[in-house]
Amino acid sequence: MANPVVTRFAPSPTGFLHIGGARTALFNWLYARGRGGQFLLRIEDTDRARSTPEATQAILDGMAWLGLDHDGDVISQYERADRHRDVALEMLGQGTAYKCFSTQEEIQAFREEARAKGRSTLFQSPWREADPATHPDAPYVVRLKAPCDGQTVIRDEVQGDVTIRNDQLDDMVLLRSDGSPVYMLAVAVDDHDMGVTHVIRGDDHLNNAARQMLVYQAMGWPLPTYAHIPLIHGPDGKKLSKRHGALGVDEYQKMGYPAAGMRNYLARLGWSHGDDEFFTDAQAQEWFDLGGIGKSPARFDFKKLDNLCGQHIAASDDAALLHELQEFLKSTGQASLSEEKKTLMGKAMYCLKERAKTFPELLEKAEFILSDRPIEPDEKAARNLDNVSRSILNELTPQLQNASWSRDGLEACAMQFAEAHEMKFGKLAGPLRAALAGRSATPSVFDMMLVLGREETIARLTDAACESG
RNA sequence: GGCCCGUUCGUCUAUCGGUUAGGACGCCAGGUUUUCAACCUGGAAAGAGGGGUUCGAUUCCCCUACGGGCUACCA
Repeated sequence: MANPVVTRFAPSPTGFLHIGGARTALFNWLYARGRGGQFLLRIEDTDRARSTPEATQAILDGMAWLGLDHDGDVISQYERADRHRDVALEMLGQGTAYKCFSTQEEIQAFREEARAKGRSTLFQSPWREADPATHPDAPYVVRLKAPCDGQTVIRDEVQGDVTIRNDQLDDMVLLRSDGSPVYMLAVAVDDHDMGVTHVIRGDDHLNNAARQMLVYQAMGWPLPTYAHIPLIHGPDGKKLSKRHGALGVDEYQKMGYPAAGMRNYLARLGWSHGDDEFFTDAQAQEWFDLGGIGKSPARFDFKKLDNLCGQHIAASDDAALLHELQEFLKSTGQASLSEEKKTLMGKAMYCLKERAKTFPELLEKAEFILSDRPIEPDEKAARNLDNVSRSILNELTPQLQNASWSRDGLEACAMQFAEAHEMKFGKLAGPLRAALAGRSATPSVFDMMLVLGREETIARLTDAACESG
């Protein structure tokens, strides 16, 4: 029996959860969930100056919206500083790390000289092999004693074997002069302590993996499997940044995209399972694997997101959709639905969801439910309520009133009327739509009548017919 | 500068030496239609460039170009 899979998402709380981070979280979640493994969440808050509780909350909220549930408690990297320090001290004791007393100025000078002479700018500390007896009583950092020759091979599940010559790796700082551990140390220690078996993260960490592996090696820990995924780029192909549309996931929620569609789109962005485009969470979990991840960065495309979301809304269970719609209303600060409207929405969902890509679109189609009498037609609808139309409604309404209140009954009634007056049904639909919804983009007039019920329908039609221009 | 990674239709991608290079989104044309949407039919659309290896390269290797990343007492 293979070891159980443990993945993690480890964002730093320095801003909102952006779309790239969300996808990284999704990949980790899919991988773990598809294998009965664990998906852990660790907040990398060791940079005290840039980390904020608000950002942490934004990350938690974003993941909650996307439905990416994690196992166990949220781990704060900062709170584990003592453990990180202990590891650094242990490395110091075993000689795989050393105290470096070089000052920032000395390091700066070293780099400038190296650059001027065209040498490697990687700092080489004079304290690396110094006798502890000669150590001054001065502030120091603890550096990892990196190998000078040979090479480190990162066996990456996405990128393949990536070989880095060890002379490209400097003696990275493990502990700052104030004794605080540095990220590179903390990641390695935390991943090991948390039992992480698969490190799936952005490929901006690919080179760093070699450094982190050095910590594993020094401590004699087994290496996790690495999978460095390409970053998402903006529509212009440049790296995603705020001005290139790197919105927080909360923005997508506010735009009204359903979470399921978001998951599907994000999963499909940079990962594929043959020609499958539309899939459920269960399928994604079953199919997701590291080998299906592409090597090149993908661009974010709203058009495809729209399409997929439309499909997901159409495929959603009515009750679940209604619930998510209410969450959407809440997220955008809009008034919640009354019980009465909620009931009607539930009744109408079958015809609303077939034609909406986002919740705002769904709401637009539902305007006939959300509006109360008297229905105020908008400009386009008003054009369908001229005198001729009104006289048509005037004559049609009584007939509808007596019609059997079913789709077939209503349709038969309308068709007969149209036939009797030698007009196309389209001629009737416009005025009916205007009277019922006050809008030009609505569900089928018969669906609206069915949802509204006989009494309300007749009332609205009568309102429109009687209104004198 | 040094090191590392990447490059198939506009976009997301399939292909794992031999295909008319497939699918999806979008786009265009036509059809259907009760508005919007949906739907149906058809269409345009791709292997960055140059060298190799091979009977044969999108696929393997090298170079170039372009894009990205790392190179901190940031994460």
